[in-house]
Amino acid sequence: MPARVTTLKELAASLGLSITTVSRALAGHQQIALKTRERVAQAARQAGYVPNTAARALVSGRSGFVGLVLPIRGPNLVDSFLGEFVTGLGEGLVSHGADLILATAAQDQAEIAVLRHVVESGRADGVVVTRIAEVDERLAYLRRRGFPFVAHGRQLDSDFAYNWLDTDGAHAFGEAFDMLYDLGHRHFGLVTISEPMTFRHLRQDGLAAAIARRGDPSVRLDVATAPRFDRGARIQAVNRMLHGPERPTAVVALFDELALTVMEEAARAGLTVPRDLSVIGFDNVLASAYAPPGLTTFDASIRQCAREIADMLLTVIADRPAEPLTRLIRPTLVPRASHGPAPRTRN
Amino acid sequence: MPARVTTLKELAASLGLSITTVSRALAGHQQIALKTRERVAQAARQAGYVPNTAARALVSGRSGFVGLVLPIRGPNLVDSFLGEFVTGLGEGLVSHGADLILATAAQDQAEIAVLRHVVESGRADGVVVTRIAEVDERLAYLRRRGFPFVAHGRQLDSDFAYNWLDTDGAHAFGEAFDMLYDLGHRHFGLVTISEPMTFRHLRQDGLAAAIARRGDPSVRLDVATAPRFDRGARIQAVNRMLHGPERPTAVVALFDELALTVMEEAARAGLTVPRDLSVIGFDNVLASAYAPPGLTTFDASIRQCAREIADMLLTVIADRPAEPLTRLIRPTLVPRASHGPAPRTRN
DNA sequence: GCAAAAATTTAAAACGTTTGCAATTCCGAA
DNA sequence: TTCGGAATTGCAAACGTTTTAAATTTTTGC
Repeated sequence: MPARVTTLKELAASLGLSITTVSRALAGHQQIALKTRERVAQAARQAGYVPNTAARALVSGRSGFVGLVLPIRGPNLVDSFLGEFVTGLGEGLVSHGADLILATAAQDQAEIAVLRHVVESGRADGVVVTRIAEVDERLAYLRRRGFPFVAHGRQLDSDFAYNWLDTDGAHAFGEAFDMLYDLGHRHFGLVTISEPMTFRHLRQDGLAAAIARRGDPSVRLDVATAPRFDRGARIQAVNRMLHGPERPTAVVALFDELALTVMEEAARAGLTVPRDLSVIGFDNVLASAYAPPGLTTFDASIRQCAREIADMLLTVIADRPAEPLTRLIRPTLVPRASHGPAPRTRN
Repeated sequence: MPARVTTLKELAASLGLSITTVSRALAGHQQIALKTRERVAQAARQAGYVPNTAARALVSGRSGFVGLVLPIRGPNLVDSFLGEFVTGLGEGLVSHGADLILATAAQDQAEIAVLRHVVESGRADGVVVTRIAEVDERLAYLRRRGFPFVAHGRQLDSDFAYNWLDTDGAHAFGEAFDMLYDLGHRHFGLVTISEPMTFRHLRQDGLAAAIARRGDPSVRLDVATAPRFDRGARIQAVNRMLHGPERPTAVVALFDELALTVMEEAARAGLTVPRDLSVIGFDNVLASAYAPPGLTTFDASIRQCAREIADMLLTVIADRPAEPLTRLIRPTLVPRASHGPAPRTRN
């Protein structure tokens, strides 16, 4: 391996040129003679020259990084999409030569403090924020700072515009209802969470809208609510729904983990899915394919979304478009075996 | 919100001090009067001053980042532990004020090229490398460069020492064998992959060693091998094993995805797990809890391992210890319902 | 063959921080 | 007061790059 040249100064010296010329040649400036540019490029390649990131960032004011504050959910709980999400981001960034910074909040530290630090230390040229709450202080902060960002998800009734990409949960839940209605179901259950997340709101609205659209007064909807991360409470809520005086014939869950709980509790109660009960989830987590009889759900193609988010963010960083960029992605139905015709007789 | 001060110069000016003094005061140097230090700290906090990362990195030669080259497996395949792994790394790094850089290899780009770039551009002070092959050029490169790194996994018969943390797969597979043997099993199956990964080697060795240790000549072991990512070939290999003249009563799979395939194919063949066939996996992926009847497997607590890897790496970066750091982590058995006593009669 | 224009190259400043060394201030002792 | 030394503060260089403005070389037109 040839001796590595670490700085522009060394490279320039070895070529008998000035630092300026070498810098410009590597950047491909037209004003440098083509012959020189080629000579420099060749020498740089051969010497294994790689420009120093810090120096470049210092003078240009751009770090070439995009930031993501790691969403940590709990000591034993990791965001199930994190892997797909960062992979998608990485894929989207790499074609533009950008890299991803993952900043983590310490235990006692608020996520927004980490975000602040990332933004204000110049570590990143832009950030992506995930898991948007109905009213999210992070978005307000970023907007105030005028810092480039793209949100994965939306605020509710935002009083300002911003760049976002979201999954069309409302449409999916409407689609789920329509499918189940056409299979004869009239008594529905909805398993949801108590936290104020926008996606909860939108999905529920989508379901309600579909019901209203149908205009059938015989349609009935029961709702079971539990805190997002409280497994015990969730099981209780599901069981209240399954063992009420009249049981829904079809249950729609806000996301797969809730749907899997429904299937487990249904099995425990001696119910057969989908003969006695149809269940539909949302997210298409790995387990939904393996949990018997196979959960019908929606796939939001997180990786692809993340790739688009990366593209959007790089556009925002480079062009600062006047109009905010927004994308609504329609999730695809993954039909498996947990849904079917409504049972003939109520028990 | 008060006007934000972005540079040391501004902060110094507002205090009527020199840049030097302010810099030293913030760094907590004793030579600066205590009163001054407090005054500066107070002003910095109030003004929301955050030092510029690039400038600091340039002068100190340290970026404060740790690098990870994103392991991308394929267009639709994401390393299932990636989320846990980066979360653990983040947790380990945050207490030392370090952040994580995720660099991604473009489609046609070798992972080592990305690694090179990360190392040589000064983006990171150290890197962690995962999925170590039996002979891994990345380790050789990093060693040649004298660049701080910690490997998650080991080379086979390495001719140099380095820092690593690995899961004790050999021990786990021995434990699995002993447990199954004590349940009466004598005819074993091993489902494995054809790729030269160290973990394959070690786990197989652990199994073989346990068999030898037992010294029972009636023990028999069938091996089914398929390429790691070829689902079709995997299913074929499993079926050959299940439909051979004599079928094993217990199957140990190199990792959960293989074990789940075994369970699926066993169900398809009308076999009941664990009555007719015991199955044990490795990894404890989410689906292993949901796949009926629940897969007995081993948990390597990836997140905790990643946290330790972060600690190790930070130690290596700071202290450059003469002796390499190594940690062997024993995975814990997660007993579920896919293993049981050997069937009385062979069919 | 010469001046002007075009093409190419370079010197020097700047980015925001840390740090070796020098300068200043402060204090008590003479 | 004045001096010495300790305590405190500040100047200026350095890190490796990009960029403005200027200098140099080459080419062109007559």
